[in-house]
Formats: sequence, C-alpha cells, structure tokens
Amino acid sequence: MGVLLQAWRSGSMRAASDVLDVAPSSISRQIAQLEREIGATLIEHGARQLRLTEAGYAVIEYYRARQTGLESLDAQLQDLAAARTGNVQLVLGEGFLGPALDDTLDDFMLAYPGLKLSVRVTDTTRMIKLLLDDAVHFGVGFHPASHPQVVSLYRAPVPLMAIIQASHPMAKRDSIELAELCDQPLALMESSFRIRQMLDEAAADIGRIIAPVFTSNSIAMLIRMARVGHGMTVLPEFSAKAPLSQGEVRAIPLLTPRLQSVYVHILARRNRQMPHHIEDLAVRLRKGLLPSALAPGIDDTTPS
Amino acid sequence: MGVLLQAWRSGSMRAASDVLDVAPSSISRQIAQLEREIGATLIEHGARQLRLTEAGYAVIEYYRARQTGLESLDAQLQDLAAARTGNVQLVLGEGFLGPALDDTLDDFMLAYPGLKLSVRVTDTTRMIKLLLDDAVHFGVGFHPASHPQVVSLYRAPVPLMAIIQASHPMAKRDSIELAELCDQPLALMESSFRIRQMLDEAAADIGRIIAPVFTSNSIAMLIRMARVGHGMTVLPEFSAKAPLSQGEVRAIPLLTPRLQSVYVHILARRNRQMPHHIEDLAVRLRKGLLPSALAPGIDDTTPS
DNA sequence: AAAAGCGTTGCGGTTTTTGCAACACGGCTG
DNA sequence: CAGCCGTGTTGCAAAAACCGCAACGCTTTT
Repeated sequence: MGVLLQAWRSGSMRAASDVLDVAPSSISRQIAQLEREIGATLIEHGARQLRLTEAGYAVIEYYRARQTGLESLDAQLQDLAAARTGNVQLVLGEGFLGPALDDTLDDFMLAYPGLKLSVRVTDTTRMIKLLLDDAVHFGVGFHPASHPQVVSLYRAPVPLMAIIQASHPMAKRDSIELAELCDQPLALMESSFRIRQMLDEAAADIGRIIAPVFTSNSIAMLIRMARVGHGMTVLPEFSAKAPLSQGEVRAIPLLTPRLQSVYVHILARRNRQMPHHIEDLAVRLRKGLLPSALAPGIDDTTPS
Repeated sequence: MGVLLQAWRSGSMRAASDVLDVAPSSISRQIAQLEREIGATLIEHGARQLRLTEAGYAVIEYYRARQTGLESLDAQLQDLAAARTGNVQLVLGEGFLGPALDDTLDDFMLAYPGLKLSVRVTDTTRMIKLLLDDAVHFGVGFHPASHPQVVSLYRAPVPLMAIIQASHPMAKRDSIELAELCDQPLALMESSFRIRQMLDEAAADIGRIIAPVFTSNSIAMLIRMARVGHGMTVLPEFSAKAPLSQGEVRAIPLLTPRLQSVYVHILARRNRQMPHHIEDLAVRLRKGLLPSALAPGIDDTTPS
C-alpha cells in the first residue's frame, strides 16, 4: 500500500522506485498483488501519468488513516516507555494511611506525571485475593497469611504496641504483658485483619481469649476509642503517629516475643515482573514506610 | 499483530495456534519480533494465563481499530464494484440537452443509485481539452476536430437542418441550398462550436462566407431567434425538437452533401478503460440520443 | 520513423517465514 | 516433595516470499 501511495505521489512507478530505492518491478508486483487481493483494479492502465481508480483512492485513503493511527500508537508507546502514562494499582492495609504514605505518593506522582495511580485499602485477606487475581500490582500489609503464589519484596520489623489513653493508670509503664492486655477492655479490628489474627493466636498460646469491647474495620475509630479511654488497642507505632505526637495517647511495647517480631511486607505476585516505574514505587514505599527494612530480596512468606 | 490479539483472546499461544492453524513457534516468534520492532514487552511473561502489558493493550487496540477501518474499506470497495457509488463525469454539447437526454440520465441514475453524476455542457473545443485532461469520462459532441488521443466509441449521422420560422416564405420548401442560406439573415453559434466551423468550411468551399446577424453560445437563444423570425439557424433536427413539435418552426434539409454527412460521436480518451457502469452509460446514451448509431467500434477520428 | 518513457514478466539469488522436534520453566496434584 | 501436564522458547531444515537484473511490449513524443 505504501508503494501505491508513493507511486501516486510520484506520478509513475519508476519515479516511486527512485524515491523508495527499490526496483520498478517490485513496485509493479506489489501493486498487482494488492489488486489481486482486493479483487479490483487500483490504477488506470494506459495513462501517461499514473491515475488511480475510485477504488485506488479509497485504498490510499484507508492507508493514510492507518498511518496516522500508527503514529498515534507510537506516541502512546513512547509515553508508556517513559512511564508518562499507565496504571499503577496498589493495595494496603488501613494502618499505613498517614503522612508518610502521603509524602511518598506525592513525590512519586510528581516524578511520573500522567501516570494513573489507584490505591485500595482493605484487610489482609482481601489483599491476598487481589494479588492472586492480578488486580493489583503490589500491596503493603502485615505479615500476611502464607500463600505459595505471593512473595515479599521487602519486609521490616514493626513491633506491635498497646495504644493507651495518656491518663490511663498503665500509661507510664515501660511494657505490657499480653496476659495483662486480655484483662483490659480492648478496641480491636475485625478478625479479617492480620493483626487481629496474630493477637488471637498469641492469646490462645497462653490459654486466654481476646474479647474486645469494641470492634471495627476502621483504624481511626480504634484510635479514637483509645484516646477517649473506652479501651486500649494494639497497633504498630506509626499507625497512631498523629495522636501520639499530640500526647493524647501513649504506645507501650508488648512484651510477648511473638508480637515483637511482626513484620510489614511489600507483597507481590510470584514471578510477576514489574515495569520500572512500578518497581520504583515499591522502593519509594520501602524507604518511606519501612525505614528499617531489610535488604531487598525475595523472601518467601511460607514460614507458618 | 493478529496473532497477538488471537493469543490474548484464546488465553495462550498454543490455543491461538489451534485457532489460526499455525505452529505455536510461529506465534511466539511473531510476537517476539513485534516486541523487538516496538521496543517494548507486550505480554507479561510467566503468568499462567497470558496477560498483556499496557503497551500490549495499546497495540491490540490499534490493531482492532485498523481492522474495523479495513472492513469499512472492504464495504466501500464492494459498493464500488457494484457501482453503488462512484463518479461519472460526462460532457456534451448544448444541442443534446432535451427530453431524450433527460430520460436516459433518469433511467441510468435509477439503475445505479448512489452514483454521482456530473454533466458539463460546453463547446467542442473545450470538450477535447477536458477529454485529454482526463477530467471527464466521455463526451457527446458533433464531429469533433481530430486529435490523435481522442477516439469515437459510437457515431450516428445527424443531418443538419435549417431551422426556419413556420411563416417564412421558404418554410414550405423541401430542401435548401447552402448558397441560399448565405443570403438569408442567420442566427448561429460561436465559432468554437463544431457546427459553426463546418458551416464556415462548407461556405468557403463554394466561395461564400457566413455572416450571421446574431451570434450566441446558447442554442436555446438561436432557436428563439428562428421562431420569432429574426433569422434562420442551422441545427440537427433533435436539437429543436420541442419548437418543431409545436409547429412554430420547421426544419428544412440542407442539400450540401458535406453537411448531410455530419456525425454525432460519443468520444473518449484513447485506451482509457472504463468501469462497467460508465460503459453502460455510454451504451444508454447511444440508444437514447443516437438511435441510428452505427455498430459500436473504435473509429479513429483522424480523417482530417 | 525513431527514440524515450512506461509497466510488465522470467529468472536467479537472497531473505524471511514456517513446521517439526526438543528443550526449559512454572503450576497443579497426589 | 516429586511427578506430570501445560506453557513458551529455540535449532534446524524445508518452503515460500521477495528482490534486483535484464529483456520485452506498449505508448507517447520528437
């Protein structure tokens, strides 16, 4: 088709052969084959200057539209390669919402303008499902339930803390035992949250059960309960950063070793290779959210 | 690109190979080459079900648009083949305007709906130029000035008549000599018209000159002059059909042999092959306008 | 009447494409 | 954890498509 257009522009096949730097016979053949495929004559034979039939005009019109479409595709691909467009989908636990995340995402979106970012907040169970369905590029969550197809890109220890009202009798303590915790009124998340699951397991270890007086899937709600003294809650320190800095609540380490070696992971589907910009976002999140992260590496999350 | 789309639809390269009936290796190679040409990975390697990258989606989106465009082209070409669309351009001398032409064109346009028809009315000189420039498919005119590149598809003898007011003293005559004509007041067309040229030549043959009292490029105007008696004019009989049938004027044969053997031609550029529907129009015009036409054949118009 | 330009066609050599088979890798099942 | 099934990939040889060269027929031009 390109040769047809060039032949028409040049006025003759031979002139086109000069421009395209191919033999005239090749041009003649290509046009002849095109005519055979289409089943209609494209050029008016026997005219001193090459003339196109109506069908010929229709063909080159189609071809030119095709070319502009291709140029548009090229531009789109170039944008894609430069990550000036595209989609990044990530999912995280609510505990990670806060200034650190905001700053990281702000910087990222500034570095990659035109890139569409989608952030979803759910509990750990749903996070695994989203990762398995490839509905999301990666997720940030607590020590997730193991799954053979989900791997951890990075991990950082984030000890769980008891979050207590500042005026609470135990607020000045240096540490709290899990057993003591079970005796206190608690405000905890639902059991689809991995933190809650770990608390339940640890309590079962010492023959106790967790019976919170308040349950919610909103971390902000839990912190509020702790702040006004309706019950203590359990969270990583950074999840309650704002009220902590205002002195309204205090964070007391939980002595139980099992709850001290809790890790936060950046999770992805196994063997899924990311575009550069998405990997870059993972690195930024590690630096911003997990400053104490271990050296990057694929740590399988199938211990338990 | 087609294989990429099919692979995506089928979910795997092998399934696509089944559908397309080619070896899986071919599909793998084609996609790999496409990736090499584009410079970006199109499919996410290492996923149980074949997944496309953003670039991959962009490519198949382009391809599908390309396909719909091609379908539209095919439909257009099919219309063209059936002559349901297209252009027909013809040129004719003004003498041919009339009911016969109208009926012919009406039938033709009814037979080929959607076909665009362009009719141009000029004198013989311009008609030749239009034919040479390929600006028109064919023309209908009087015995044209010869040109090596213009040939006659059909021809029909149309004796020239003197058109005279019914009340004129000579109106009852059976014939008129050219010499008599020169003595009468005449209303004739400009000398760019072939009829006028032939009259001038015939007059020169007998040592006379034509000196019309009225000159115009409008045949209707000439007839009107004859009807009201300002002068007689010279035309083929059918050019004055309407006023003749109303009895306002009469047509008297001109005895001069040279003017009795005048032919009307359907003219086209030499070696120009027409689409079927255009040739059909030529045939229809022959039947409608030249009922006494000679058998079709390429008569060269280079006698003199 | 000759010369120049055009498109077309036969033929060889080269490049590209294809299918078959074997291979390497990941995912599922017992 | 091993084994099996399915996947995509790679060598290699055969087939097809393509290209350039040269010659031919045809039309237009001088």
